[in-house]
This record gives sequence, C-alpha cells and structure tokens, in this order.
Amino acid sequence: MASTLEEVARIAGVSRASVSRVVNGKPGVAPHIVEAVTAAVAATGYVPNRAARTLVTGRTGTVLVVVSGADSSLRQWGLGEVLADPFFARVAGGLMGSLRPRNIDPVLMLAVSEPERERVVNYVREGNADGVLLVSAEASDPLPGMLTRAKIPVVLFSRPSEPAPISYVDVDNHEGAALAARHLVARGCRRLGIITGPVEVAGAEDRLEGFLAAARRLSMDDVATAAGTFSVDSGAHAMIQLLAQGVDGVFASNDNMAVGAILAAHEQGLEVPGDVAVVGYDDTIAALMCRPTVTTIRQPIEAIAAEMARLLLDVIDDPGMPARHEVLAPELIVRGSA
Amino acid sequence: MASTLEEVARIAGVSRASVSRVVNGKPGVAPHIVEAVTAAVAATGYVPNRAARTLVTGRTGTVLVVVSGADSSLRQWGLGEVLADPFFARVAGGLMGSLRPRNIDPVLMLAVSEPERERVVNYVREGNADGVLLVSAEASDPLPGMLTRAKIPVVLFSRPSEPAPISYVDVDNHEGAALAARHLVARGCRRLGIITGPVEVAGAEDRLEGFLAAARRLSMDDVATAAGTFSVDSGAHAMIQLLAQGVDGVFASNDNMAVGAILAAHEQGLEVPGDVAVVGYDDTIAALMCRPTVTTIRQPIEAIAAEMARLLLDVIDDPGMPARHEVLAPELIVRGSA
DNA sequence: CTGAAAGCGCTTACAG
DNA sequence: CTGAAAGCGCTTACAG
Repeated sequence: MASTLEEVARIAGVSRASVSRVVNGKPGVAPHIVEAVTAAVAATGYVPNRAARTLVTGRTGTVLVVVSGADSSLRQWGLGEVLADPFFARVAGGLMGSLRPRNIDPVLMLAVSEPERERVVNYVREGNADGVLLVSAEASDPLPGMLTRAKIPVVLFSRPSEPAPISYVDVDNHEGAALAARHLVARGCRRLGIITGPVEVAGAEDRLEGFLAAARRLSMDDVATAAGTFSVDSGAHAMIQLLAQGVDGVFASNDNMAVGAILAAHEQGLEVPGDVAVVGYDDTIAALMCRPTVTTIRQPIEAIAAEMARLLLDVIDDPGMPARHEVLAPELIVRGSA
Repeated sequence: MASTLEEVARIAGVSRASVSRVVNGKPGVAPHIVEAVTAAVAATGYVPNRAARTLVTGRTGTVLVVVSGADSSLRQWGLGEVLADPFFARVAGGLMGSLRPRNIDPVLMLAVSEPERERVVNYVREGNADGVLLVSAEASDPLPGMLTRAKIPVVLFSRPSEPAPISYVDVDNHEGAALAARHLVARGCRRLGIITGPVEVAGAEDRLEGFLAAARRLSMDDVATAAGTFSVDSGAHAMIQLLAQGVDGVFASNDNMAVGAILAAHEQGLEVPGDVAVVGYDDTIAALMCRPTVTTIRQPIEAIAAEMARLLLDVIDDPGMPARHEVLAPELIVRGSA
C-alpha cells in the first residue's frame, strides 16, 4: 500500500541509507543523489513510517498534554466538560498550539481518577510519548509525583503543592490578586469582598492571600470573604452573602464566578459597577459573555504554554537536567464591571 | 531502561512467542505458562512497546479527531479559541470520551488552512493513526474529499455539503429548528424572527429552512431574518435589527447568538421572555451563563460521538465497507428565555 | 560520500 | 500447546 524506504531506494538506484539521509536532511550527501532521491520520493508519494522510526530512534515526537486533579471537584466531569471550561480550553489550546511549530504532536488526556492516572504513566512507558505537559488542578494531585518517580520528563503549569524537583511555569497569583485589590480601591471602593476558589487549588489560595495582603497594605483590613467552587452558580451564591455584608467592590477568583456575581447583583436590583464593582480572573471568553463585560486579570497563557513546551523539550533532551521554574506576570484588563 | 519481551521470556523461561500470547490474552496457552509469564511481567514491570507492535500489526490504536473548516470564519482562530467555543468543546470532548472506553487514543488537531489539512493527511499516512473523526464546520471544506481520496477511514459529524461516499452522523437540524418554531408559537408569539448562522455552514442553512417551514405550517408566513456569524456580538447586532421589525419570538441558530440577543434586548429595556422570547441552539455552557437562562435545542453530543466512534472502528476493520449514515433527533430544553 | 549489515521490540505463520 | 524464525520499516555505526 504505502511505499517504503526500500522502494524509494530501488527507484532512485541508491541504498536505503542514502534515502534515509536525504529524507532526514542529513548533511554530506552528493547533490546527484539528493536529486535522485527527491525525485523518487515525489514519484512514489513516500512518507516515512513513524513506528519504524520510533522503534530505532527511541523518540516519538509526541507529547502528552494532561489536565489532572485529585478526585474531588473535577471527578464528575468528562473531558467534554473540562474542555468546555473556558480556562482549561485556553490552556489546553495554548499548549497544543505551542507544540505544533516545534513539530511535535500533542495528545490530550484527562486524569482525575486512579485508573486514568495510571493510563497516563503507562502511555508514556509504552513509548507513545516523550514526556508530559501537566495542568494539575489540585494540590493533592498524586500524578506529578507518580510521573517523576517513573522518571518521565514532565513540566507543570503551576507550582506543585509541596516543593519537589519538578520544572514548572506559573503565573504570580499573589500579584494578580493584588492588581485586583488595587484597582478596586483606586476606583473608590470602600468595602471589599472576595469570592475564593476551592481550597484544594493551590493558585486559589495564593489569590486569597494576595488579595488580603494588598488590601491590608491599602488600609482595608476588613475584607468580606465567601467561598466559591469556580462555577457560575457558586459565584452567584457567594455574591449574595457578600452583598449582605455591604460590599461595594468584589474580586472573584475566576471569571465564571465573576459572571455569577454580576448576575446575582442584577437580580438584587444593583448596578455593576455603579453599586458594586466586580473583578474576575483568567480573562476567558466568559468575561465577554456578560454585560457589563468583566474587568479581569489576564494570565499570559500563550507565553506560559510556549515556556512549558520549551522546558519540556529541554528535559527530554537532557533527563538529568535540574528542575527549572519560571514565574510570569499577570495583567489587569479593564472592562465594564470595575 | 524499560524491559522487553525478550527479558520477560528469559525470566519466565519460555519463548518470546509465549510471552506475546499471554500479554495479548490469546487463548490456548497452558496455565503454568500463563502463570510464569504473569509473574515475570510483574517482576520486571514490563510494558509492551507500542512502536514495535504497530510496526508489525499495522495498527496504531490511535484516531485523529479533527476540527476543520475552509479558510473563512475559523481561520483567525487557534486551537485554543476553537476549544474555547462551547460547542466545539462539547463535541471534541464527547468524541474523545467515546474513544477511551474502546481503548483507542484520540489525538486532537485543528485544520483550517491548507498546510494544516495536509498535515492531517500526512499524519495518518505516516502511520500515526488508523482513521479520522472529522468535525467539519464549513460546507466548502476540502478536507473530507482529501481524506477519502487518500483512502483514509473517516467519519464526519454532519452531512457533507455534497453527496459523497462518506459515513457520517448528524442531528436533524431541520427538526431542531422546527421544535424552536413550534415552541415559540405555542407560548403565544405573534411575530417570529430568526438569527441565522453563516451560510457556509451546512447545518445553519438547514436550521433556517426548518424554522421557516415549520413557521409556515403554523400560518406564520412572514418571518423576520437577520444574519449572524455564531458569535455573541453578531447575535446582539442581529437582534437589534429584528427588534426594529417588531418581533416577539426569536430563534437564534446557536447559543452564543441567543446570549447576544438577550443582552441586546435588555439594553433596549425589553424583558426576556416577557417582551420577546428567545430560543438558542446547541445547549452549551453559554446557555447557562445568562439570565434568564436560555431555552435551547440540545444536540445529543454524547450519542453522536459514540456513534461516530463505532462507525469509524467498523470502517477501519473493513475499509471496503459502504458508507453509512445516522441521523439523531434533537431535543427542546425549556429554560427561562422562552 | 556511500552501502552492507545489524538491530530496534514486537507478532505471526509455520512446523512440530 | 510451544518455539524457532522471519519480518514489519526504519536509522546508524562501521568499513570502505
């Protein structure tokens, strides 16, 4: 069916080794051989067989992109729901996009249960991928540890819950939340509130701390807090609690909850940002699906993704490399809600 | 590093052939051999090398999931944006979820430019995947044709623009739009309007025709129409035009536009559904990110995905199989907006 | 600069 | 039921 190196060699009248060299762009091949091979490749429509190549080189040219978590919040979700979450969609898409130009193929997986985690480890142990790019949603997630123990090249999005010898790229959540606090105070808010994310998410805690610290520094010691779970509904519920405490400036730890908060404010007949200002986090599409549009903290997803890909490729090339970290800066995007 | 069949055979004291049989669960192996091999596998932590297996079997156990289009509307998007679109996220996720239980690995790709389309074809010609599950967003998309010409097993989501010997699974768009029309009329709307999708999307045209036909059958001959592009903003713009024509019941060809329509109505001081009722399409997360929540037409994505996977596996097993089609029924989901 | 040959790790007739 | 052997399609020392 598909033609092979052998066939191309025969037609070009050269050895298989020469065809291999030309096809892989190796230097030091006589021009007339390059020409003959090129012609034969064109004539046959030859495409190298990846399995054969992988078998001998030990490299797959594939990287696993996995969204993982412990068993709690993500558990009831399928990959469809996770992808449908605007934030994960941006991250997964960014990661996959950053791999393409480097000519490596991304395979996407979700791992929120033990069998799924084992599947991830197995997948690369079977030689299907050279390493993994991991977006771990929860601090208690065992996958990062499993991967490093299996000596699988891996780079995380977000710092691991406990210090570990793993390379990662992160955004300064502390600073992002501080940006939100300063913006709210600068526009005149007198009573701040925050809708937190799930405690088991490391970044969510950082946002809470960062917000409180920045508020304190601005002499706003009494910040109202309400817990959310990153969903639109949880944002609405939390907002009702905050409103009862008389807040006029709210920071929601992600955009979904900011949308929920705005909807809840409207339902109580309040204007946003007139009566209460709202700042979100992530700058996802959700921030634009709402009136007013949501002022939010943008994570430089594309830069993160590019950095993760670069790091992983380095680790794959040199598995003994010491772990490296990169922390990028978030950015305030001012829109209608604050 | 990783152990091989050879090593397991040596430890178990049997031939490589026997190890292979046990590992692959082939019948007719003596119990004591199964036992010895099982123990040796456990002791070594043996995992079969996929490249080697693929090389000899010709099967990869991988399927390509591609979202494609011609060069227009999707062109400026990266995979991140496409995944972030609630509809594609649901479809891609559903497809990937339906493959997992069948033990086949999905690789996700976006193909909206010529190089990307060629990459898709090449990917499977290189032997990286056994077939492709294609979500083609535009009727003029050349990819389905390219694939069948290359004799690559493929199953489409949505009927191809022109009759072609390709298997596909679709939802009855005509009927879905009719459900919307009947619901609007049943709740007392007197003047209907429709926000259409891009003409180059086959399904969008079916929805328009279905809506008009159903309306006509209910003696509503004069339906106002306005064009949209499936984005929130386009829905808002279209809504303004429809409102100027005095509509009190609007069918938006997807949820994003329904959200835009509702926002636009609110901005004109109108109540939804009191002054104007709105029905969306797709039942994506967008329908829940809005107050009122959006009454919409649900496509049974999970069933579609499962069906596509099943069909593709059949085609892969029997490439000569005649093309098959499956058309599933949509469902009306009544929420707050109509 | 080029080619003959070994070998990557498996599966599968084939013979016994 | 089991094993020896061939072969899948490549790449890469090695010798020339």
